Amino acid sequence: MVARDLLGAVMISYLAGETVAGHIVETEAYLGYDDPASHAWRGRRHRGNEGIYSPPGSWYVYLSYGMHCCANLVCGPTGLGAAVLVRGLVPLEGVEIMRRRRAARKFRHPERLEGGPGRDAALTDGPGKLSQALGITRELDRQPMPASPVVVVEGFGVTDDELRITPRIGITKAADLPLRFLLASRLRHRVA
DNA sequence: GCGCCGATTGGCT
DNA sequence: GCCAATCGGCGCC
Repeated sequence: MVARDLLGAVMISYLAGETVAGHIVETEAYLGYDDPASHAWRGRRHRGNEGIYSPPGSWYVYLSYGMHCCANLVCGPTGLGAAVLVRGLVPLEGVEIMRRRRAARKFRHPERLEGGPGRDAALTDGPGKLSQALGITRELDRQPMPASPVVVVEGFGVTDDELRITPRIGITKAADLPLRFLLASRLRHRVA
């Protein structure tokens, strides 16, 4: 199960000439063709979702709610449309850079910076937020991960003990399937 | 062509 | 806890 394997891994971005990294602590699996919640449901195709059909190991980055980018790793056989959404990181390196990038796009009160003592996790605790902190845009869509400016490398091991599996959140279709994976040791406010 | 909705986030009641 | 921001896709006329 790839979504589970990504937990504890380190996601590193070299975008815009700056290095930022974080531990992956939350993922969700989208199964592709047979999954009503997947962008690849029943083989749907349009300009925005072509990336989900790229070869396993490619990035699929889509625009959410017209303003946020969300990063997925394609993981199934080519053409199936299976992918794992990275929903949460814990910042590891480049916190100052993440803070600057996040502040840059806060529309009303950009002066309210995230980060600071015990607040760094707020920089990357959602799929849109972590994409912003890492500098991820649709440019990354369809790129093979290992050769791209954003890579995932082995991190710490995850024991069954700290693994939590819950239904996916923020969706309406197939919302009952237990396909959300997270680390109990890094629980944040959203956790059900 | 038109209106509604979403794998989100931030701000304010 | 509710709602606006913002836009591409989709259903329907």
